[in-house]
Amino acid sequence: MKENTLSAAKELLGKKLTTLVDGSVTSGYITEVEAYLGITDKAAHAYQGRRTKKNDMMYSDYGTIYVYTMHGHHCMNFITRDAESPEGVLIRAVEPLEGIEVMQERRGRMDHLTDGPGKLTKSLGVKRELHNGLKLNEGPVMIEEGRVPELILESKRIGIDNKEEATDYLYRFTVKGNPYVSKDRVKPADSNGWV
DNA sequence: TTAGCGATGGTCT
DNA sequence: GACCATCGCTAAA
Repeated sequence: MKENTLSAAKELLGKKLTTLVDGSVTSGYITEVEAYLGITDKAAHAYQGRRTKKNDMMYSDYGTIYVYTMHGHHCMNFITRDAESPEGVLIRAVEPLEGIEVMQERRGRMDHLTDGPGKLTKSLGVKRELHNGLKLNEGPVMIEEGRVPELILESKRIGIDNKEEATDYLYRFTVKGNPYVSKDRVKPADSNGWV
């Protein structure tokens, strides 16, 4: 299955993401994602076809989970294309739904459980050694229909400051009015931005 | 409310 | 030894 990565990123907003780790189920609705367009995107790990042990999973098939570590945190991506086009979508934030007590235990705090790429992986129990290279819906990580965003905002990607023209690409998508996003929080809507 | 900055650890050169 | 698609505390306004 081929996909346009930017479309795939927007379609992921509102999807219900569920993990089963250590016997505990945790889930949330996706509220923030970023697209990385591989070979032509200077901010992407696979820019110009760059391929290393770390980013090898980007060259895998649609629906593959790519987990990498950064500053001691784990970040989770969903691969959207294939070996010819190493593109993917970074999951940056979710709205907690099930297993909130487990998330609080894993995080060691009561709030800000999933409003950042490193935070949500810790709350959901996602680890590189456990999940890198697995397929969605064929293991402990599942995606299903969830809610529908009332309005999707486009903005610059976070942490991309020195990548020339790629710095200004509007490849970050958030649910307007949802408080569970990593930056640029606006006044929360009554419905958290869902229809 | 925002800006600055140190801790952090695995991968890459 | 350098590089980072981060986090969370602190200080200042």
